[in-house]
Amino acid sequence: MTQHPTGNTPERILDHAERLFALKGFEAVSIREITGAAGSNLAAVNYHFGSKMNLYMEVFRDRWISRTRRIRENFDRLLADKPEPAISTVIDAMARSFLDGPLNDEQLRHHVLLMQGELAQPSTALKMIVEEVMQPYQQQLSDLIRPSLPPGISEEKLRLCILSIFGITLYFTFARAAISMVMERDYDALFKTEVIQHITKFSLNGINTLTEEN
Amino acid sequence: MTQHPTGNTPERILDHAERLFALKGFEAVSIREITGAAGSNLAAVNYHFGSKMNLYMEVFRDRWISRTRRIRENFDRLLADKPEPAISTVIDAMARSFLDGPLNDEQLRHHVLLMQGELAQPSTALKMIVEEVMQPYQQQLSDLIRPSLPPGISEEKLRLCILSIFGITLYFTFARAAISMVMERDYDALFKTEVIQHITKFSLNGINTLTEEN
DNA sequence: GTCTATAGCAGGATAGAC
DNA sequence: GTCTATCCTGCTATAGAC
Repeated sequence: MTQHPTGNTPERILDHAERLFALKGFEAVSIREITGAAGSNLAAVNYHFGSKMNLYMEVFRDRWISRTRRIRENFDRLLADKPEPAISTVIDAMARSFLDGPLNDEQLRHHVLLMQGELAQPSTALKMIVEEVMQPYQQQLSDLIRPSLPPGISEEKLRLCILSIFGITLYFTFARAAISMVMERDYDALFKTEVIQHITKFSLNGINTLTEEN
Repeated sequence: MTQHPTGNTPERILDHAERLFALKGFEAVSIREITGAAGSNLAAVNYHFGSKMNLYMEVFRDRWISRTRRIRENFDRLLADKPEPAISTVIDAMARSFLDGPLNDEQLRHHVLLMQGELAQPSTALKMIVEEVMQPYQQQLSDLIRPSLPPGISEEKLRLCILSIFGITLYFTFARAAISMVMERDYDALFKTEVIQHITKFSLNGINTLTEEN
C-alpha cells in the first residue's frame, strides 16, 4: 500500500490534479502523471471521477470554487464595519483579500493559473467561473463603489474598471516568470509586497478616471 | 495535388500552426490537425521543420517577432515628430499601436494568445519574447516617460506601471469570452473601441500615481 | 477500493517510393 | 518536395482478479 500521509485517494488525486492542471494545462497532463504524483493507481482517476475531464471539472467544483469563497469571505470581513466604504477602501480590500488573503503563495498561484487557463482557452468550466464567481463579485463591487461616484456614470464603464483590476492582478500572478526576467529580480516575498502596493495604488488612480470625466 | 491558393507549404503550415497553437495551446494541437488545415501532407511538418516543437518555435521566430516589429514601427511613427512627448501621448501611442495598429482583429487576438500562453506556461520561447521584445520595449518606454516625471522616481515603480498596462491589454484580449459574458454584450467592433478608450484613460491615470506620491 | 493487464486508439516521427 | 505506410510510444478507459 502506497498510502500517503494526508487524505484519502480522491483527495490526494484532487490535490495533485489541481497543481498539475494549473502548472501545465489540461492537455499537457496525463492521468499517469497525476496518479503517479498522488501515489495511487493508474485506474483510480477513472474509478473515482469517471474520466479525466470530470476530474478537471471536479477540481473547479470542489477546490477552485471553495477557494474563491474563502477570498470572498475575507473581503466581506474587511468591509464588515463599513456600511458605505470609500472607493480606496474597497480597492484595498479587493487587493488585500486576493493577494494577501487566506491563500498562501502557492495556492494563489495555482488558483490564478487555473482561472487564467479557462479564460484563455474556455472549456465547460468557464460558465461556472463566470456565473458563480465573476458575475456575483462584479455586482457586489459595483454596488459598493457606485454610492461614491457622481451620478450618471454608466454601469459599463464601472465594470470595465473592475475587470481591469482583475486583469492586472491576474497578470502579475500568472506571468511571474516573465515579470521576474523583465524586472531583473526574484519574485520573492519582498517583491510581492511591492507588487501588491503597486496594484492597489495604480488601480485606485485608474478607477478615479470615472469621477474625473465629463 | 492539394495546393492551396496562397503560399507554399511551409508558409501555409506556419499560418495554420500559428492560429491553432494560439487558440488551443501547444499540447492540444496535433501535427495531423495542422497539416490537415494547411492542406498538406502529414509528413510535411517534420520534413520542413524537423519537429512539432521546432515548428512552434518557428511560429515565434518567423511570425510573432515580425508582428511585434510592425507594432513597434507603428509606435515609433506615432511619436516620430515629438522629441519629448507627454506621458499621455506615450500611453496613447502604446495603446493605439497595439490595439488599433497594424494588426487586424484576428491577428491581434492570435498574437496575444500566443504570448499569453508562453507567459503562463513558459517554454523555450519565453527567453526570446523577454529578451527580444519585452525588455527593449520596456526600456524604450521608460526612457520616453522618465523626462516627464519628477526626479527620484525609482525605475522599478515605473516598470511596474508599464507592465500593468500590458497586463490589462493582454487580459482584455485573451479573456474575450469571459469578458463578453460578464459584460453581457458581444465583443464587437463598437465594444472594442470602448475597451481601447477605457484602457488608455485607466492606464494614464494609473501611471500618474508616480507623479503624485511623496 | 485497489490492483494488473490490456484493449483500442491517437500521437510524433521516419523510411522509402515517386 | 510530396506522398503512403508504418513504427513505436504514450494515452484514456475498462475489464476483471483480489
